[in-house]
Amino acid sequence: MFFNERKTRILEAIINDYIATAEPIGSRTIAKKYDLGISSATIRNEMSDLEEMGYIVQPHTSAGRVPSDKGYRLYVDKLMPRRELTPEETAYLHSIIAGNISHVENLMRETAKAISVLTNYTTIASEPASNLTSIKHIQLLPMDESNIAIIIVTERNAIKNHMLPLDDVPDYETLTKLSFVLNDLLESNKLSDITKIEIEGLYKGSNILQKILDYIKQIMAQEDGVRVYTSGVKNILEYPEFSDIEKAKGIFKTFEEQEMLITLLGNNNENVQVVIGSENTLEQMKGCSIIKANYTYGKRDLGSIGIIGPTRMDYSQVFGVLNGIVKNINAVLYSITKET
Amino acid sequence: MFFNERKTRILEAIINDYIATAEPIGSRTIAKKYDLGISSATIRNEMSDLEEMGYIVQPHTSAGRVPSDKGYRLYVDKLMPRRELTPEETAYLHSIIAGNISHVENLMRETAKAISVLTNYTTIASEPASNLTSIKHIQLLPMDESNIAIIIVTERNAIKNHMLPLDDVPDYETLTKLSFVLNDLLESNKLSDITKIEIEGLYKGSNILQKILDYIKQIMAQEDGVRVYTSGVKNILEYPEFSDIEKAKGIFKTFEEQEMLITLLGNNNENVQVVIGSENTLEQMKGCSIIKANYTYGKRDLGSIGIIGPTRMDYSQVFGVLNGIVKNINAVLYSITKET
DNA sequence: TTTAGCACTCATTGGCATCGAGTGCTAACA
DNA sequence: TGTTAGCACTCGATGCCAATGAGTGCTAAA
Repeated sequence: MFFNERKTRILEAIINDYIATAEPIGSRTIAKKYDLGISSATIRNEMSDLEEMGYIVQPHTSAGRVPSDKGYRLYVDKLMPRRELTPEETAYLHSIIAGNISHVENLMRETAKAISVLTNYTTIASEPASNLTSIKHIQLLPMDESNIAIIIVTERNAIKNHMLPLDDVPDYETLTKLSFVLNDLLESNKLSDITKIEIEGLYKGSNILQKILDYIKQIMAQEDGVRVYTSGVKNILEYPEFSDIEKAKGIFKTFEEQEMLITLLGNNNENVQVVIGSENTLEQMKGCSIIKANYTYGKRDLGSIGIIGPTRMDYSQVFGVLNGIVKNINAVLYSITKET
Repeated sequence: MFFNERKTRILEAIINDYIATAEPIGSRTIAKKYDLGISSATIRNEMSDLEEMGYIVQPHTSAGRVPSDKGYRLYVDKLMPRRELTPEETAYLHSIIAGNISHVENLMRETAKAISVLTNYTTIASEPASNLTSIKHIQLLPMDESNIAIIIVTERNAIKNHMLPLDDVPDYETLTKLSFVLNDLLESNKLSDITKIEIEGLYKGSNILQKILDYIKQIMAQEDGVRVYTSGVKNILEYPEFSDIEKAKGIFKTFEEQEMLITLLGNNNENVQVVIGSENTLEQMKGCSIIKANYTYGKRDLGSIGIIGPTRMDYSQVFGVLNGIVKNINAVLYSITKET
């Protein structure tokens, strides 16, 4: 039993049909709908082989066949047409990116939203791991009579802001001077190495700097959390595989837990990556597939984006969209930067 | 036909039972479960009256009764027990607030999450309308070789950050000087009044300031959008009233649209406010109730919080939780500020 | 090797009887 | 005059059964 051209055609037919209809597909249907020049009986024999080889399965004796995860894997790796973005899709994404270039958070959020609209699946997007040990810049600002703001720019150009309550808030000029001191410290040392003694020497008599440094260290310790956004969560309910409320609940629960999403998005390499059904490590996601990629602008890490749907998802379309974005974003951002 | 004590008791029994079970409740059940000292036949008569008065309805002839929106309204306004927070709840909320005091966005997000956990309903929370026309402070920071960051602090102490691509990025010291100029302008004028001529005079030879001002104006024009967070969306699926996928879809769709959520949260006054079922203006929300309130810290507007559930929600509990938060947050925040 | 034919499987559908929770009404009772 | 027991009636829910039909595997002929 070997994998001939005819088997490939039949497997393709089954997968395409199943992606479109979510119904098990039988030999007669294939014979009628796809002009393969063979009878349903022959197709039956081939399907029997395909099942034995593990590419398709039968939900029950008297039903048609459904692709297995192994079948999808073959499809994704070998059979699936590699789509390019249509001009409309490109234009749409371009406009989204252009409208949000000034704000990375919005850019990620809106891109995710756009992908959900284009694909009708759920999109999750993460900020880059902020890793606050690599602080590039600190700025202090007065807020009100009892609070200052601490703005932190990381090496990866993420901007974080925090509030620190102080009994006695210095004015803007003083805070600016303090910011200079902090930034000087940053350039000469890793912030985590700075000892209390050094600070006393630098700015003696004041314990404000000390307080601020303690606070920043505290923030650094706490926050290596990455924020994850979801978009198009409602689309899940469009697919019959989740019409069972219990299954839907499992998915929704996962979508509300940051750590889960980070796990889902994790471990990306350069290219677009496809995780199919049972290949997922998370138990409740074994009925889903994820297509994900890192998202960069030049050397700058913008985060990761993943598109989640039922295993029966339109891999070709989604792969095309995500691949298009990853490949084109640099060009798009570059051209916009030059226009202005 | 008048509204006697007995009718009140029966209505209470129906509402309590229905909140707990989501099943229509009949006269015999009331007679058995609640010791009102009257027979089911008498209860039947009273129920017939209550129905005529519009406080309860009958889904179909041979079913028990279910509270109407009017019934819930009476319950919320007059009958419902006013719960205080339990010590455990207070402690839990206290810990959430304490852990996120430095960052308003996180504070709102985590408080919303905590409420969802406590109540098992969905919580939505909005930032205060930022209204960028009231800028209190502007700070420019260098980011990389082709971008600067513009940090804006509004009168209400919200912090916004945006990126501006520039061909030629000034260094930190120059940007600090520019920030001083901008803040001087802010103090003397409304930013929107500043004309090009004035700027030329202030900082002649450079068009960077011009670019920045244009950009800020552009941001001001765009962004009066308020961000809204949702939490506990999955809880919706716990309630049988949304086991119909189509209904659930409608709700989920609403939760993904910022404008809808803003509408839902809008028009709050000082106190905790309850909107019941058909009182909602949004068509798809007429099967839900919302309990909402503004959320302030001293004079500072932190945003709004709303809790959404089926009309058959536990008003007493939710009202208690939200009321507790609104009343206590100042005390909690104050005590924490003093501790540090 | 392919295909026509046939017996067999089994989820789905619709019809039907049954069940039971609940009602409204009436008549008797306190 | 208000309360209650009793009874006929309604109607959604449940369970059962037969019919349906899409699909299969196997066999034998082309």
